[in-house]
Amino acid sequence: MADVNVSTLPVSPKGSGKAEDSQGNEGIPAVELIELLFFAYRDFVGDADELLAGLGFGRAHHRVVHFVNRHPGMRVADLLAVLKITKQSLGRVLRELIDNGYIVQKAGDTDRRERLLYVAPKGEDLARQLVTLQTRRFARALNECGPGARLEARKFLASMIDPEQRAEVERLIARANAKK
Amino acid sequence: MADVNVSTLPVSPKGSGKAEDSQGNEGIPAVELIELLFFAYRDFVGDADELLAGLGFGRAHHRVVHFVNRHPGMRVADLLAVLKITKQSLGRVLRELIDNGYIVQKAGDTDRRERLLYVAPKGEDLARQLVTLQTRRFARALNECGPGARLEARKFLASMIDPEQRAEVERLIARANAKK
DNA sequence: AAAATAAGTCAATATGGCTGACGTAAACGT
DNA sequence: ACGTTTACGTCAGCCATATTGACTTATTTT
Repeated sequence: MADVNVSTLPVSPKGSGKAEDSQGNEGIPAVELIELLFFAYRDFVGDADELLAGLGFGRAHHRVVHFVNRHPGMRVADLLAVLKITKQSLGRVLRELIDNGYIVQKAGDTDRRERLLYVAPKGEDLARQLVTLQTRRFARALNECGPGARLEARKFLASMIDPEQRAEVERLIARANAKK
Repeated sequence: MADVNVSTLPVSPKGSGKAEDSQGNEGIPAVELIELLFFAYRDFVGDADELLAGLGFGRAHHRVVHFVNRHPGMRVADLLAVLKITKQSLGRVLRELIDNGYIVQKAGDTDRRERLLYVAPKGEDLARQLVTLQTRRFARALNECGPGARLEARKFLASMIDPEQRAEVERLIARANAKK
């Protein structure tokens, strides 16, 4: 059942990676981290992909449902800024979610041009299922890593974000977490 | 210049996330980690995307060049297994890389049906540039996290991989690291 | 000689991005 | 009050990357 028959793969050549290996690396070359992040992320999104495929949805739908659930009443423009995609790309996905009863829109109170986005019960349920799946993976992984790993992981992940955008992301998260 | 005007986003509703918050979480709800991983990965691949776009390549080309560079002489079937895409999907990307002189093929010694894959100098150079970019991001992030973070990050990332596939990935990495 | 394997290819399809151009409604500014 | 800007939506077309299924060629295995 092995996906990769490692035994048939050749080993690396000549002196690649030498210069880096004996520095303040704790013996872990960056290329390992790069590859682990690649595989980790693939499995991470894979959890959700299966569930979504059963509904005829893709990752784009996932992201929309997730962020609308986290920020009920957000404007379309905010969603575009968070996802960093174009209005046209969002359009199709959003319409599918609305047509199928996962997301609802409501005109803004003070500015009636705005279409504020909310999850319908169906959408809230989907968002919850998706978060549960991915929470499970984090829980298992962090449990394996021992105490303190959660805080370490949080710091690490935040540090991987572009410095110029990190504050923005932190504010986004803080705002979503703020219970009324 | 802000991408997201956070000040306009509404806060979260009612009692979401309550149950989880006061457990062995170190005060960090999983949904934060989920979002941070999303943003971190986006920036992580974004580094490479820019460089690749200038060459008319995409992420698919990146993955091929990376793994062929790490495992010179690997077979097409091995590459398919690592990337978990179909032969047809790989086909176009591989042909473009070969046509443009980034990858070369050589018939296998013992089995001449096999087309062993190698990076040409151009491909090795590209792979090196890409690894350098992403290494820089890891170095910056881990430096911010303090001593020991590299080892912690390695453990964490490996733990995020599906348990059934982790050994396989570790073997893949070990084999690539093995200097001849 | 027949079957299995490694690789490549053709055709059709889906998803999820993109740009450019427009349209409509509502708010804002002078 | 009029003109401009903003928020959103949509049409049309394009591109990159993935999919499935069917088939060919060369080579190895049985």
